[in-house]
Amino acid sequence: MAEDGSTRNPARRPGGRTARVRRRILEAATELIARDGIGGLRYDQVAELAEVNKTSVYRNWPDRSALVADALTTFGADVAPLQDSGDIEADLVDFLEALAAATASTQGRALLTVVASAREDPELRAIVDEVFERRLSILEHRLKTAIERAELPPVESSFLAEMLAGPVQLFVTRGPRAFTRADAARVTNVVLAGIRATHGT
Amino acid sequence: MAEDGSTRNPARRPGGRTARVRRRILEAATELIARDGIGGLRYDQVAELAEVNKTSVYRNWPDRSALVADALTTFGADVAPLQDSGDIEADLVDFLEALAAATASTQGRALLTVVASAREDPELRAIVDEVFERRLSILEHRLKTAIERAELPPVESSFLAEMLAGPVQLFVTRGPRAFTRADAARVTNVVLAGIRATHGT
DNA sequence: CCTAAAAGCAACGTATTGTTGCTTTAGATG
DNA sequence: CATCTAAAGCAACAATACGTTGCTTTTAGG
Repeated sequence: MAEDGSTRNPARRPGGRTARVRRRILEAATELIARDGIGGLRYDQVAELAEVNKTSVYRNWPDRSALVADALTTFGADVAPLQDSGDIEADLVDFLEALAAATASTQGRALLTVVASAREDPELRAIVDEVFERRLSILEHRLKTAIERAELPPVESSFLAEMLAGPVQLFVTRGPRAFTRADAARVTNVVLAGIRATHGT
Repeated sequence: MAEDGSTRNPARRPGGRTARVRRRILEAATELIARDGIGGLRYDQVAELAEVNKTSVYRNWPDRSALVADALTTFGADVAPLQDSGDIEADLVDFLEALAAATASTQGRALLTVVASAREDPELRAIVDEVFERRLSILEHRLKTAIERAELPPVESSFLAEMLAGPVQLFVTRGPRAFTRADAARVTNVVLAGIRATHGT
């Protein structure tokens, strides 16, 4: 990997304008993916929505999949790590609320649009998997300590994750109104009660 | 609505070949929608996959939304009406199994791909809503009788539907393996136990 | 075994997509 | 604050994909 002649690095400059342009392009791309899916993503439209010349889009992302990947991951704060207040139920309610917000966000919607296409595109699949994995591991970690403290019976955490996240996701994508904290509490209540009733204690 | 002059109906013929061609086109369209979403649907590709000349596609469905609508609804047996065996739990397990199958089917996947885009297209939204409504009403009907028999505490059926269908949907779309009857039973157990524990009885 | 509805075929115009050379703008460095 | 140049904008272009049309061939229906 010999450095090429021009290693003088005269002025790489990801400052000000460039950053702004990149950011707007990624925002626009995310929004369009959320709306039209990957197949419907048009560079032209991205440029227009971003209020940027299309050349900038083409030159920065010569291939689509890179653009999609960046759009899906860049704003990826996603769901914040689950706090440990000592009360698993309260913490889960917080988590579900955050999860609902993340799912309803432009980026979250874009992600869901892409899930289907990801089935056959390994590159894409990796990206999608990563986000979901991260959400799951946040949840798993907190559940583990709850189980250790016997707040919960021992239970497969991926199963619990599905039971909690499934209704949230369905509600957010299909529901007529916004997902509220009360909704989060209701889901959490039922699932925890159900788990305790069926898995002893 | 006056009939137009040519009501002689000399020989409309939706028999043999025509039916075959229509069917293959709709199958192909469904599959492509499942993969690429609506935005990515190309008449060209539909024709190729259906092994049919693209003219046939264009002439039968001059506009996209009609094609999409037909693709999404034609094979729409979807989920069968819920049996009433007298045991609500057993019946729900059956239902979830059927729901999982419907969701995993090509048509089910196509439907999910479209949900996001349906947010801004009223025509599309109507189609999607209809399928989900139908599923929900099948469930609601059976739940009502269960509640009357005091097999279940009175509970908002749309909430229960989310609690049951959410995990199924999440599992089917994201899970690594197929959704089994045991999975259906597990979900049903937990939700019913949770409902009973939190809503009295 | 006719008749004509509907499918296939091939060629076409047009819009859209992606590319390139040049000009302009504005961070970075001293 | 002057200068330098990376990177954005612009405009004109080629390649391709999209959708259309006229004609020929197939085949269901009577």
